[in-house]
Amino acid sequence: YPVSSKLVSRLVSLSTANFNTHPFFPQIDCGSRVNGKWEEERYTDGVKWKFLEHKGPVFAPPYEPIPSNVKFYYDGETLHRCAYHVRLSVCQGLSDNTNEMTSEERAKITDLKKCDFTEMSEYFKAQSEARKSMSKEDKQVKNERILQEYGFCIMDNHKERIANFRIEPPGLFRGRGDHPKMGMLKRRIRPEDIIINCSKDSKVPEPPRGTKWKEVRHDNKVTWLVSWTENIQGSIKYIMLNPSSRIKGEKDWQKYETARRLKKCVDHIRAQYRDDWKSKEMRIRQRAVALYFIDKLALRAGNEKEEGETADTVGCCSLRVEHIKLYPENEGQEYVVEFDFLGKDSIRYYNKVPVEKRVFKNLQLFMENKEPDDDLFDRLNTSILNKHLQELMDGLTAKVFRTYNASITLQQQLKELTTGDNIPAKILSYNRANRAVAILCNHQRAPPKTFEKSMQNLQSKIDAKRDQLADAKRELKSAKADAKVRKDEKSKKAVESKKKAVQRVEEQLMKLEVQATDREENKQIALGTSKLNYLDPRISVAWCKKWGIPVEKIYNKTQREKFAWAIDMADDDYEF
DNA sequence: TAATAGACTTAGAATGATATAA
DNA sequence: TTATATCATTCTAAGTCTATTA
Repeated sequence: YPVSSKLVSRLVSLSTANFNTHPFFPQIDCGSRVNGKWEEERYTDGVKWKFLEHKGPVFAPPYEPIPSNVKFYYDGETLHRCAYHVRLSVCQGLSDNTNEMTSEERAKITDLKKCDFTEMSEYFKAQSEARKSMSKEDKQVKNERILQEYGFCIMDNHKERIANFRIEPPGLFRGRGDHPKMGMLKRRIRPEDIIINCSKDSKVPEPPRGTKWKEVRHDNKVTWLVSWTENIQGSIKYIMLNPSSRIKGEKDWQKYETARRLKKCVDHIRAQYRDDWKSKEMRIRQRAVALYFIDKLALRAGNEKEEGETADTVGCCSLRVEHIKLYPENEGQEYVVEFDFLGKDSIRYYNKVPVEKRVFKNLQLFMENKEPDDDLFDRLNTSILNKHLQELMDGLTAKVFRTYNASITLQQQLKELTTGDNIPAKILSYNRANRAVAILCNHQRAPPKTFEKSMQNLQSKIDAKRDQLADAKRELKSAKADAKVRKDEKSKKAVESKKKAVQRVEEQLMKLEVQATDREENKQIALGTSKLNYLDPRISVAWCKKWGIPVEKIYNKTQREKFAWAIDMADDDYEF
């Protein structure tokens, strides 16, 4: 499908290339041309498609009853009624009464510590092992069949891959960080919960035998195919298309074009907010300082959140007094602000940054007479900030700064860092540039469980290679000595081949050392998120072309599919 | 104006597949 | 051939931002 979609796209010739059009994303004439104005219609009235057909979702497999010989003990006593949902309920039952235990069980089971899940845990482990050892073909064939049947849809003449066509199975809710709803039972989704979205003239997907959809609608102002309401937060979940699809790719492209427009006016915006630090109005000063943080530190906007519903995390506008500390002087630097707070996914943001004196004074002012849990920016929220940004540039919102700063940083770092005469060295340079962005955006990961061990393994490989190099050098030396004495062709040739051997081993050693450096520097940093969501892929494609690096070295298959538009568009001289 | 609903992007961890070492 | 390491894919939570409603 990606190939055919691309080919079709290329076959459509487009005469009026303007800001919103590119041969890769041609306007599709879907039949409702009015006075030859279908292009405008498509982009101004929010229509996302004219035709949409799909097979609906794949439901979670039914519960498999646990065999009765697998027992669950409470306080040493065997409880016989121990179906899957009871096990789940036990975990949440201690904090939540709306569970599925009988009142008898609820009265009895009060202490998680007295629960003995050993046998059940072992049973599940065995099950998982059994699944693993299931013959490869069986698994693949089965998956492939489901994928072929449910994994694609037709949207406006293109067969597109669906991202998440399987409904989330029931289970324990696993929130991130200190989540108040951790462990609650996420209930099973049935056909009666499902809203189907498709076009009127398409074949409506059949619900499973004996069931009905909650609703079938035909809303072409949205991109989702299926939705349902989840019971933990009461929010809506969607089935949507894969990143390789036209509808996602075009949006992605637009995102980077918006960021590039910001590049053109960012100097003006910076001058403006610096000026606003002096404003008579508190709300304007707060807005200006917050925007400075968003720009300089790539902080997220920071919407308000309902207390008690989610983990306590913040972004820029929702920072509280307790999240920053001010140091008039710190380690030889003036006006240092220390940030320490939990951001998205409860990932800690810790940073000490020197700021302009005016910012520092403003922060002192904002913090005056406040408690630690008061809002730092009490006259500001994301809606106020974004309204202001919208006035500065069409389509500008807080998150555009993250995209802009990430991409411009990659471009500038690539310029600065690209060194080395071989491909591995250049790729290390690329990874370092990528890493600079990941650090800016605070993309962290837990160090892999096997990190220490794999580092040790690599180190012993390096040691072995060093020994090998020493041997090779020794052999070269003796070959040279030999050649000096003998002075014949054969010994000269031997010297040459030993020289080559040394060179080869040196190269191998260097490669390993580069690998070790790269891995060590990457221990707690996640590169994937910025690569996938923040870095204009055309920068990377251009870099590959410029330095003769195969794009496969930077983007794997999935990523190349997602960024097909960029691979198609960018030449070696592309400038973000 | 503020709260809420809705739609869509961004996020790290878990899981699965594949490559590599033993 | 098997065990382990690495890489890719899947999963779904958690954000942002806009539209709608009160």
